[in-house]
Amino acid sequence: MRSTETHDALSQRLADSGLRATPQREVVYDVLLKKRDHPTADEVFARVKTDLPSISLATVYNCLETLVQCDLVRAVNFERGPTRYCPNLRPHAHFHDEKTGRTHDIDLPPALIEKVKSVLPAGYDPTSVEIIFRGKAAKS
Amino acid sequence: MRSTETHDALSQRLADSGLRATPQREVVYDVLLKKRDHPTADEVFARVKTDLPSISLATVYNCLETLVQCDLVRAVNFERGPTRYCPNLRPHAHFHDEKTGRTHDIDLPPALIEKVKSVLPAGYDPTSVEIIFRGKAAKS
DNA sequence: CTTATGTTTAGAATAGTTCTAATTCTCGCT
DNA sequence: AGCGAGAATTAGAACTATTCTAAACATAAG
Repeated sequence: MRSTETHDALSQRLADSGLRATPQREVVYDVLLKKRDHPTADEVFARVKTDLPSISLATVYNCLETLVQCDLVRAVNFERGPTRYCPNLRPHAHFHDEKTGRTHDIDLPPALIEKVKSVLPAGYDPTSVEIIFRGKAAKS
Repeated sequence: MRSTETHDALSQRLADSGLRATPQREVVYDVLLKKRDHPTADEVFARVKTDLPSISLATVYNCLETLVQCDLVRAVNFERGPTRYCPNLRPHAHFHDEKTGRTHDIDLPPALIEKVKSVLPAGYDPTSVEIIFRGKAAKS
């Protein structure tokens, strides 16, 4: 099920940071890649358990945090809801459907990101821009 | 200290929603207007207590929620940190300074907001767009 | 005045996450 | 193969921000 490329990407990134590729980290990452519906830590926990029934929730949190640190995964927050995780590495915004609660990725052209950054007064030096839409999404 | 206009704006908005202008709500709103540094509920609680020493934290949460419902105040969230409150009603983004932890308002021209919305595929109908910058802000 | 409704309050409860300290694993060395 | 050091995992306790609960209080309308 797991492709060699993504598996290698994972161990590569981990190695770059002096970390090990453990079964827990691999399965957590696979789960995110397999169903890209912005799951919460609890949801990841539930999915990972089918492969690794003895994993603990703390480990899921640890693995997710590690993947975020390695820039393989993005953490997304809406209001005060639980953090959601997203393996999409392309620059993108999130559309939060208020009816269904689902989150959709919206690709952002580099030119738009530049345009948005250009509203900043002199002296502001952004390392990241996050854009969140809320409303009613296409049925998709 | 409190201007009659903002006081009236408050009671007007509350009345529109069938709510009452209580001392607690007035003081909470005044506190937000007086120091616009995006305080947390705890910070608002501390400030309000100098005027109203017997107010409870639950009431501060209630009042803040009421003000948000009446569109007099915006709630802002960064990652998993505590919600911050902002009485700036103009369309604006937030710049979160990672060094100082401070939040700066960045006015957004309507044309930019439109431009950003225009990246949405057909069928997406946004009721709001939120933009958050992170990085190093001007000393200001 | 009295009633109905809105509001405040203290404290308990909750959700999501992080911490702690003990255990287990794995790599590099012999 | 065996051993020690550091890395990773684990269960459960602890923590933080927030919401809930139920009782007390205030107030506008009749």
